[in-house]
Amino acid sequence: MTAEARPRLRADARRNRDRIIATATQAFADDGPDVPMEEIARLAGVGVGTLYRRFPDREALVVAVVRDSLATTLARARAAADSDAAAAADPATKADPATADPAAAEGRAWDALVNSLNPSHELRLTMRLTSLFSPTTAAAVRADPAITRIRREYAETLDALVLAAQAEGSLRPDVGSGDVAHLLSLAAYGLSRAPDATAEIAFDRARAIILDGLRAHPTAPLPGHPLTTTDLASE
Amino acid sequence: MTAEARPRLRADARRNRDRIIATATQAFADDGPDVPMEEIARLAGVGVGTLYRRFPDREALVVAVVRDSLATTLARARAAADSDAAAAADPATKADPATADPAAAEGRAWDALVNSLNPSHELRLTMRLTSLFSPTTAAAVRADPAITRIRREYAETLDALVLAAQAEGSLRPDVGSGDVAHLLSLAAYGLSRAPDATAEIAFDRARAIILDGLRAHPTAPLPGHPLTTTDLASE
Amino acid sequence: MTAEARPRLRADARRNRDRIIATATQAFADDGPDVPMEEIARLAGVGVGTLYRRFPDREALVVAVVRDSLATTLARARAAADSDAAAAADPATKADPATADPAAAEGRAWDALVNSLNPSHELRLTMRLTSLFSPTTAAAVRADPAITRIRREYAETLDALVLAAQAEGSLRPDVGSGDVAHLLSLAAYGLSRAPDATAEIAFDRARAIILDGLRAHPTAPLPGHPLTTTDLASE
Amino acid sequence: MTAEARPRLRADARRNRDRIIATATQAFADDGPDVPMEEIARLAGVGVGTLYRRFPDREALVVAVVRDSLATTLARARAAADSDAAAAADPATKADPATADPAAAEGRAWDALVNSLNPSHELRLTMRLTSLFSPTTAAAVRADPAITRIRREYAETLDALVLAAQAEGSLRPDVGSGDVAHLLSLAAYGLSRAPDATAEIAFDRARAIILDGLRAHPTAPLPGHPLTTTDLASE
DNA sequence: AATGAATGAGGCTTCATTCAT
DNA sequence: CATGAATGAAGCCTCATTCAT
Repeated sequence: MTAEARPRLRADARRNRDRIIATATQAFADDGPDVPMEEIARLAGVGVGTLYRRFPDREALVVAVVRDSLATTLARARAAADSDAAAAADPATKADPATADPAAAEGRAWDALVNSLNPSHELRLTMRLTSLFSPTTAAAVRADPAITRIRREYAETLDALVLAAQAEGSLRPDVGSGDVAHLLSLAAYGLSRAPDATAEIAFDRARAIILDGLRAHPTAPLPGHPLTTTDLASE
Repeated sequence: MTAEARPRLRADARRNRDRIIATATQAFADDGPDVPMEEIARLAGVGVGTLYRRFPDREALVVAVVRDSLATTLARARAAADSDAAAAADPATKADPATADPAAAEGRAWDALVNSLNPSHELRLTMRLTSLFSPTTAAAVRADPAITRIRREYAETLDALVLAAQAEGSLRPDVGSGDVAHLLSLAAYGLSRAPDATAEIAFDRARAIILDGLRAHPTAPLPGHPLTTTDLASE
Repeated sequence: MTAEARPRLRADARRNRDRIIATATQAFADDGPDVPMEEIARLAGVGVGTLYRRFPDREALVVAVVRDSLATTLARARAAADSDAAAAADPATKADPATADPAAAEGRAWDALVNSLNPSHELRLTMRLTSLFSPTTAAAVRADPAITRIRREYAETLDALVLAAQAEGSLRPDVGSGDVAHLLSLAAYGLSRAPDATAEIAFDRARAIILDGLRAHPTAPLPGHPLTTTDLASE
Repeated sequence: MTAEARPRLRADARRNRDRIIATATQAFADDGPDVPMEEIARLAGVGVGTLYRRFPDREALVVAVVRDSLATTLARARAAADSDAAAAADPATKADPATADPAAAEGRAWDALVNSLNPSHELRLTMRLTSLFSPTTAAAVRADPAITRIRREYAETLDALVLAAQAEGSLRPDVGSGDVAHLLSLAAYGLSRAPDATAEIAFDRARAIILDGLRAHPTAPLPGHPLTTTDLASE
C-alpha cells in the first residue's frame, strides 16, 4: 500500500498485478487454497509467466492476497474509528440523540465498533483464507513484515474502539480486543464459499447473537482474562 | 448402527480400519487436508495397498473420517438429551435445585444443551475438517447417505434440546437448532490445528460469550427467522 | 556397493535401479547433462515415478551415476595393482623377462600403471561427466561421502602404483599420483561424446604422448612440486 | 577480418555488442552454459530486448562468443609464428644462442610453438566452453562459417609451426598439428572454472609433461598416423 | 491379504523469445 | 532504439492409484 517497496510499476503492469490479486482472492474463496496457479492466471486473463513475474511463487501470491485483504480491513476499521471520533467532536450530533439510528441506540462507540466489524462479502471470504492454507504457508503469512505491521495497527485501532465502547458502558467490561477480533473472524469463517442466501442469513444472525453476548450485561463471569489482539498474534 | 453395508470384517481387519481412520483424523488435523495417502498409511503402520483395500480412494477415506467423527458427536448429543430426559423424569433431582451445579443455574434443559455442545478437543478438530476440504470433496461428504442420516438424527436431537430449553425459558425463543449448530461449529473452527493454550482459552471465552448471546433476554430482534438444521443442510 | 545403506531391494527394483544408472550414464554422455529426466526414464523403459522413487531428484541421480562409475574405475585400478603385486611375487614371471610383452618393456610396475589407466570407452565417457555438470551439481558430487571414500581409496591405489613405477625407474621421479590422475582424466575429457573412430585415435595418440612425457627421462624440471591426488581433491 | 556481414555498427552499438560478448564469456565460464539470457543481459547492463536485437537467439550469442575467442587465439598463434619467422630472418638473433632464454634451449621454432600454445587464463576458460554446450549448440558452432574459417586459418598457422619445429628437430616427427592442438586443448579443459592456484599449477605441470612427450625422442611409435587439424574438424 | 514398487497425469516453476511502451 | 513486461512451451517433481510379488 505504501511506496516503500514498490519501484513504481508501469501502468499496465500495475493493472495486471491488481487484477491478479483480485482474481486470486476470488479463486481461493471459490475453489479452496489449492487452485492451480494456471487457473488463477487464466481467470485473470494473463499467462502464467506474468503471474510468476509478479509473485515468485505461490506463497508470495498468498501473502500478497492476505496483505491486501488485511489492509482493506484495517482501512475500514480506521474509518469507523475516525467517524466515531468526528461524531464525538460534533456538537450537532451530540445534541440530538433522538435523531440517532434506532439500531444504534446503544451508543456511538458501540455503533463504531459494530460498524468496523461489518466486513464486505469479499472481505469476509478473504478472512476465511488464513485458516485454509497449509501450516507452511500460514507461517509464511505470519512472518510477512507488512502483514505483521497491519495486524499491529489493526490491533491498536480495535483496542481504541473496544475501550471507548466499554467507557460508554455498551460493551461488557470483561472482554478485550482479542476476544472481539476472534469472535468476528469466527462469524466470517462460517460463511460458505459461494455467496448464498442461507449463508448470509446465518451469518447475520450469528453476528447478532454474538453481539448480544458482547453487550454490557454479562450473566456469568468469563473464563480466563480479557484477550488482547497480542494474545492471538500467533494464531 | 452402521451394520448396513458392512459385511462383518474380521477382527484384525476391523482394527486396521479403525486405526487408519484415527490416524487419518489426526493427520488431517496436524498437517491439513492434503496429507498424502502414503503418509497416512505410514503413520498407521500399514502399506498403501492396505489403505486402498479399505478405502477405494481418498474421498472414501475422508468420508469415513467425517462419518466417524459425526457419529461420535451425535452419540454425545444424544447422551446429553437422554440424561436430561432422565433427570426430568427423576423427582429426586427435580426436588432439590440446591444441589445443582452453580454453573448450571439456568435450568436443566439449558445445561443439557450446553453439555451437548462441549465437544472434546479431538472432535472439535474434526469439525474444522469439513471446511478445509476442497469443494469437490466437501460435496462428496455432504452426498454421503450415512452422513446425511447422522446429520438428520443429530438435527432431531438438537431440536429437542432447543425446544426444551426454550420451554423452560432459558434459551431465547427466536433461535432454532440451526442457529445453535452454526454458532457452535463456528467456535470450533476457531481452534488452531495444534493443541495450544491460548487457542483453548479463546475457544472457551468465545463459547461463553456466544452462550450469553443465546440466553433468553434478547436486546434486539434477530434478522430473518429461526434457522433449523435443515436450513443449513447444504452448508 | 556395500551393504551399509542398501536395505536389500526387491529383485525387480534392483534391476530397475541398475538399468536406470546405466541408461543415465549413456544419456548424459550422448546428450549432455541436461537430458530431461523423462527422457532418461523413457530410455530406461520405466515411468518417471520409478526414476524418482529411486533418486529423489536429478542431483541424486547424477551422484549415483558418478559413484557407480568411480567405483568401477577404482576396481580396475585395484585389479591392475593386484596383478602387479602377484606378478612380483611369482618367481616364474620374474625369471624370464624375455617372455614379457614387448609393449611392456619398461617394467612391470610401469605396465601396471598404464594398465590401470586404460579405461573402457564407457568409463572414459563417464569421466567427462564431472566436468559437464553445473557448479551446484558438481559440488553435490564432491560432497557425497561414498564418492569421497572411493576417491580416497583410488588415490591410495594410484599412489602405490606411482611409487612402484618410480622405484623401478620407469616413471619420472618428479611427478605424483595427482599429476598422473590429472593427465589421464584430461585425455578422457578429450573424447567426443559419440563413439567415433577419429576421437578414438586422437585419444590413443594423446595417451601415448602423455605416457612418453611421463617416462623417466625428464628434459626439463617441472614447475611446482609433485601433486598428490589430495592436492586435486577439490577439483 | 570480420567486416563481411557487418553493416558497420554505430560506435555505441558496437560497444554494447562487445560488452555483451565479454559478459557472456565470463558468465558461461563462471556459471556454466545454462546461464539465462536475462542474467547475461543484466550483467551486461542492458535489457533483454537489446541482447536479442544483437543476437537473434541464444545460439547466435554462443556462436559469437566462441568466434570471438577463437579469433583471439588465432591472432596469438599468428603473432608467435610471425615472431619466429622474423627471428629466423634476423642474423643477430641467430648469431648468439647464448642470449637465448634457457627455457627456450630447444630451438626457435620449438619456442614459437610453445609460445603459441600458452593461452591466457581467460582464453583457456573459453576453450572449455565448446565442450560444455549441448550437442545441438556445439553443432551450430561447428557449422558457423566464420568459425570454420578461423579454424582453417588457425590450422594453417599451427601446421607451419609444427613443420618448422620438426624441421629443426625439436618436435617428434610422428605428430601432426592435430595432435598438438588436441593435447593443448586437453590441458585447457582441465582448468576448473574459477581461478584457482592448484588448478593453475596442475595445468602448468600437465602442459610441461605433455611438451616433454612431444619432444623429439619418441620411445615407442605412436598408434595411427599424424593427425592434422582437419582430422579433428568435427570434434 | 499385505506390501511396496510402478505408473503417469497434473501442478509448479523457469526461461527463451516476442511485443507493447 | 532500449526497455522490460507478457507469453507459453517444457522440464521438474509429487502423489493418487494400480499391480506384481
